[in-house]
Amino acid sequence: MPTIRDVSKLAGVSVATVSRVLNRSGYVHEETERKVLKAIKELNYTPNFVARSLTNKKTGTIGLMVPDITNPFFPELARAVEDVMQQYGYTTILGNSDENPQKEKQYIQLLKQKYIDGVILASTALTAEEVHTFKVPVVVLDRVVLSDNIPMVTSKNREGAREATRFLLEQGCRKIAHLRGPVQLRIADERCHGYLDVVEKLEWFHPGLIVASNYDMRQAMQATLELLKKHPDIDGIFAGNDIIAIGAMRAVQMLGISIPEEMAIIGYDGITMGEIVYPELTTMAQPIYEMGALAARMLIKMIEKQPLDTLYYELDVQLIERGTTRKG
Amino acid sequence: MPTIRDVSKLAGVSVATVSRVLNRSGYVHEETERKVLKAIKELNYTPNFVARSLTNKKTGTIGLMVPDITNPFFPELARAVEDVMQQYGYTTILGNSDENPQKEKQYIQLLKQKYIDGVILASTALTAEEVHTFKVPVVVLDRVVLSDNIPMVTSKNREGAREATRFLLEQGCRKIAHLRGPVQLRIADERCHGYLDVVEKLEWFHPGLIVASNYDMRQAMQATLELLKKHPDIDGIFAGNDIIAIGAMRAVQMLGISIPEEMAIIGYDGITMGEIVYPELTTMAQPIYEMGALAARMLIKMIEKQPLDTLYYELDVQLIERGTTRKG
DNA sequence: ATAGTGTGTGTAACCGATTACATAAAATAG
DNA sequence: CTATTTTATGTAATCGGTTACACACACTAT
Repeated sequence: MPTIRDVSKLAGVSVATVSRVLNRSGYVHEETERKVLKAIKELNYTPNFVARSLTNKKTGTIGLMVPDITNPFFPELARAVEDVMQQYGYTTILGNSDENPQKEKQYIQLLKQKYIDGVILASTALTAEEVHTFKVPVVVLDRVVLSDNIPMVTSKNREGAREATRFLLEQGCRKIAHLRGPVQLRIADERCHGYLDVVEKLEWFHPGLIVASNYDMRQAMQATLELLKKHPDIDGIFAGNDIIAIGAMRAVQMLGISIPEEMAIIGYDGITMGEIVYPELTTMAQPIYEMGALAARMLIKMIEKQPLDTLYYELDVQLIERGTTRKG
Repeated sequence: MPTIRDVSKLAGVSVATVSRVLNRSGYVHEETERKVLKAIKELNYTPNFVARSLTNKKTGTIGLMVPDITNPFFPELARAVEDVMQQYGYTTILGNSDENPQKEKQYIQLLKQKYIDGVILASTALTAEEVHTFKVPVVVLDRVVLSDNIPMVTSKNREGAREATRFLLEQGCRKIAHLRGPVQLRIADERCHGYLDVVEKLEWFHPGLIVASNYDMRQAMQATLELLKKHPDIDGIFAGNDIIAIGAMRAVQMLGISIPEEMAIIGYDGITMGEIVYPELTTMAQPIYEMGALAARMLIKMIEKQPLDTLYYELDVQLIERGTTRKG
């Protein structure tokens, strides 16, 4: 691999001049530039990013932390992030945290040693203070961290949850349960609040209609079976996400209850899997790709010290009516 | 961020000694080591990987190239690779190639400039020569490159395809079609060959029973509709992968043909989505996680210049009988 | 004619590590 | 007791870039 010194020798100039040509910085005579470019081409020279990073303190690499890329929500997000990053010449390091704060912190520590330029956290059990100690640009994605100055991209979780619940009511549901996501998760709380906003005051409501589950199909299935044993008169389920919704569908179908005639189900997220099940899953779709792309663009701005016009983005969600709820 | 010089000053030794302590290389007096370790702790020093990489020519970073992380086969593979890499202290850069050789080459060029230690290609339209020009350790995963010395991990595609086809015959299928994967893909060819091995000599066989489709559900659906219009007497479908199989299921169900009574379907890969559809998809499962993990371990060995005991791994596949084929 | 500005280029320090080489003290051998 | 080996440490070059600073020359302004 040729170095900048090889180029400078061949072109008969100093390394500084070559560097100037490379970075279009400072003055370079047109003819000199031609000579340098010729030498570069001749040697098939490409600058060494590592050496560059050492002075720059920039590596053109960012970290993307997800709980588990295997969870169908995250591939699309990752794809969006990677697409944007690639477009801007950045490279994306993927990390699975399993929601383990310890693992997450270690990972970010490692990335910092590698001079990562920034991090997108689509997974966090971390507190705001912990995030601040990273001293690296961070954007939090699809999570909420209790803090006033960590940039964030989410969707209108509470509002979406309200809409979803209201939709079930409009469908004629008389008793709607909520299979919420894990208790430690803020967005699961938000969605739960949205549900409560709508049903709390209704005479049939009862806190026992809210059950927590992990974002895992089998567990959601189990939770649904138990829920329906206790409350057989439930005729609508708002699930905290699509995975849970699919688990619920399974349980409901196992019990011989027909969807959507006897039981309406609505999910949240809008992952592709919802189109694979039968009946197809009605869901409150988040603009997943858009969220990832937006977070990526924000991070790049932060890295390049451009001002952010908005610190928090709450994107709109959209109801997608499919087979697990009745028409109009 | 403190540097090695800060540490050396505080400990009252030279940077060389600190480096020796850090790397456990050369001689260091026990007491000196204690002083150094104390200084390191006191300053909360962590070595700068970029600087290290500049001399080492090792970054502890590898590239993982997939066609599209959004395709449900790849997250599990990526997870396996990342798990192993993390375990060994490596970091994984994710790249989506969209099967575009141009994009792929550019990406790898970029990664080389960043002193990547190795690459796992789970996506390649590249030729062996092109791969060789990378001059970086490469392991090819779930792909076949025409060459004798590029390490590779796949499953027994041809054999698995034979088994899958035979299984449909045993189920009593009288006319089995094959919805194969894209024509430029070697593994799709392999699976097609396996199918042919079994059915070629049978009186009902006809080349028109083989139809190519992309690994895309909608397209597979379309292809299936057309196929069944031409050959309404097909009663078994061997799909080139699970996505295609699911697309086929959709088409078949749309036509009001019952699965598995009137039509048996078997997929290939064993992705989680197969358990989500109804009926659940019978499939020839590849040990996806194991393949990813194995490829990762191979790459690490190559990077660390340990000898590989085997250059090519062809892992066993396993028939998973579920609802899209009849019992026994 | 002199000062001041803009253009063009080179020298060498620097980023933060690793390591070849030199040197010296301590331990062991003969 | 000297010769050799082992242990212990430091100095400075190196990896491959960037960039502050110095210097020289060509213009323009006074």
